[in-house]
Amino acid sequence: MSIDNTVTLKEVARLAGVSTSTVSRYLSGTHPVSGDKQQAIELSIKRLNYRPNLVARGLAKGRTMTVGVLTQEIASTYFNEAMRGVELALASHDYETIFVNGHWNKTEEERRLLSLIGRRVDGVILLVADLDDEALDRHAQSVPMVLLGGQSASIHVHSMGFDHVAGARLAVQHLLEQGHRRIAFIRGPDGRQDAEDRLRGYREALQAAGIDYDERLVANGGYVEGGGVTAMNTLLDRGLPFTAVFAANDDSAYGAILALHRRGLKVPDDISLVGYDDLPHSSFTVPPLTSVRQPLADLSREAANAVVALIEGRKPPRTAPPRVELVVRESTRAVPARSAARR
Amino acid sequence: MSIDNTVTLKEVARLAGVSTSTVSRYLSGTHPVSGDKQQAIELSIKRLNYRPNLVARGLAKGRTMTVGVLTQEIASTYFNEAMRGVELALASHDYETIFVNGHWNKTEEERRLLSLIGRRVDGVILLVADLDDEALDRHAQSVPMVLLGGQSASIHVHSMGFDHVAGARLAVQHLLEQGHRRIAFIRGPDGRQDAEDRLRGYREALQAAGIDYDERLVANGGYVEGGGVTAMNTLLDRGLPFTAVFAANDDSAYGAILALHRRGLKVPDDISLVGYDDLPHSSFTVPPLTSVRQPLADLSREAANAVVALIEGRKPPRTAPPRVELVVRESTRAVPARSAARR
DNA sequence: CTGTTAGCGCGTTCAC
DNA sequence: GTGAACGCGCTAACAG
Repeated sequence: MSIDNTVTLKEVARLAGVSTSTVSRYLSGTHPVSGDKQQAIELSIKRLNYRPNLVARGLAKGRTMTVGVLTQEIASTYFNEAMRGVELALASHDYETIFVNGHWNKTEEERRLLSLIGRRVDGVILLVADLDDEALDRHAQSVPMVLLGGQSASIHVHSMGFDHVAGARLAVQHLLEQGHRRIAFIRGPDGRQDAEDRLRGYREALQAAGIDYDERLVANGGYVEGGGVTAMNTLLDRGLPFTAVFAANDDSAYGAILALHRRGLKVPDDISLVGYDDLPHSSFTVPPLTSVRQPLADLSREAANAVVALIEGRKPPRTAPPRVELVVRESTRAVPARSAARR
Repeated sequence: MSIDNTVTLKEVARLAGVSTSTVSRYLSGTHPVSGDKQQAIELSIKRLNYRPNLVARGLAKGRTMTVGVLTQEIASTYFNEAMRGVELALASHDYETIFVNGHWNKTEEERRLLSLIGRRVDGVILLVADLDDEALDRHAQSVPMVLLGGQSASIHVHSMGFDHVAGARLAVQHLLEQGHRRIAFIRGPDGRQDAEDRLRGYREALQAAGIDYDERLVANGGYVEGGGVTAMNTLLDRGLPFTAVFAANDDSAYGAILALHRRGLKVPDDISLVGYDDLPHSSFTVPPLTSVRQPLADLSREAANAVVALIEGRKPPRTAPPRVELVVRESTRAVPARSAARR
């Protein structure tokens, strides 16, 4: 059952009665080829059903015309938009895209990165790296590398960070404008930079409004739905009043909605809720979720252009800092007269 | 900025004072190498920070030790479980996995498949192919191929279909057992085999219960959330009474919940709802969604084992047909005394 | 325009 | 055990 369908350039050339170089030149279009030979070659290719061996080509050219994208959880809607954007932009530069999983695991991530490098991809795009700066810097010396959604100190990696602090501030300000003063926060995992940034934005917005930070109003949702449930319950159990909740990402916000529902509390009638990331599903929750949106489509396109620039030896243009925005839907409303969250 | 970090086997050999063959043998472990040379080689590799060129190795060996996985929408939670399962099982066989997108588009899908083949992956796993049998058959002659979630007539492709008919029957039977008789159906896209199968299961279950099929109780949700909203509205607008809805997939079920909510109808108090696929999120909807679950983890493991078998020239074991199951959560309940869906 | 000659980096005979 | 030589399939530099 092993397949041996290996038609090579040489066979195509022989059938067409020309040399391999001529076929090669015809294929790449780098040099003109006489009309009659073109026809012969074309015919020969068709008859043999020839497909160039990209591995051999890669070896010979030293370039593979593919860039590797390292994501954390490949099947997560979080990066949906980003992955599409990258793939599309890369295709317009004639680069192919292959995806690999990091699984939020340093070891695994480095292994996959090394694999991409060993595979001689021409460039690498990291979608939110878990690796430390030292490792990034080391590997960035082996391959053009851009980091999307992070900030590396290494001068070798072109990083395009998101402004999570500003985004979080936006969310909290919205709540503040609605008259909320007691705003709880469901934070993301410890140690993750973006999680810390979003916490900081929360605190800054509070402070700017003259509200003291109260850590009893903060619980960890770990960025996942189950964590959102737990965090919401924790918050409620602590018995402190609050009229609004800011969840550090949409997934934990979904969990929060469910937890609230189980307690007979309604969003937004009893509690206002804001998420972060604006996942596609957030338009369809009950009620549709107000969320902070990052312009991932734009950013990923820029990331793609940046790797291509790096690959071609140019320096990627410094991009304007992405402007996050708040998508207001139906999970927030002005603070009710009688506060409902005393539990 | 172009990188030239190319340490080759030859340089490692020279530094170690041995021949390239010896280094190669040491690396592959195919032949014994004397102790002192081992050390020298090891040291040399470390000092030079050598990484084998997988492209060259692939050319020389004729195998790349990687299998390509073609999914439709890489960033969809639908295949989350399947992708993880495949990746894991493949890794245990020392194969790497690379993912590419088909985007539910025949042309794009074929292009990516050809790319994988050109890249000389050792095998290919198709996660629900959109391609027709003829194309599948043609390409399966170029590379070992297994199709997960579909049924190909080609003898060259090892296909592992899902039993959507049985799954749909399960869902409807559950509703029937709860006393529902007027059961609406939000179907999937026209022409997709799995969508037709699920429709058939719906009809069969109805028929077995002696209930006439009424096409006015069926609307197309296109497998997407927005479609679920529309379909639910259509159903409601038609004015026919029904007490339960079976949505052909979870995404459209999510949309249905929202549409119901907008009309002031509650799940499951007014309308019972069953989904299909059991996406991770279905545990966290309001209310948590009863859904049909396919054992994707098991299936994907088997798919991985099957490609490996094909690659190694063995014939993959015939696997027992996967048993779908119903995960009962909180979106269904016994039919209420007063039917609420007269709108 | 086109054929010939060299590699790309590595694995694998084949002799020793 | 180990080195030399050859080849994987293709591109590129060199002469026509």
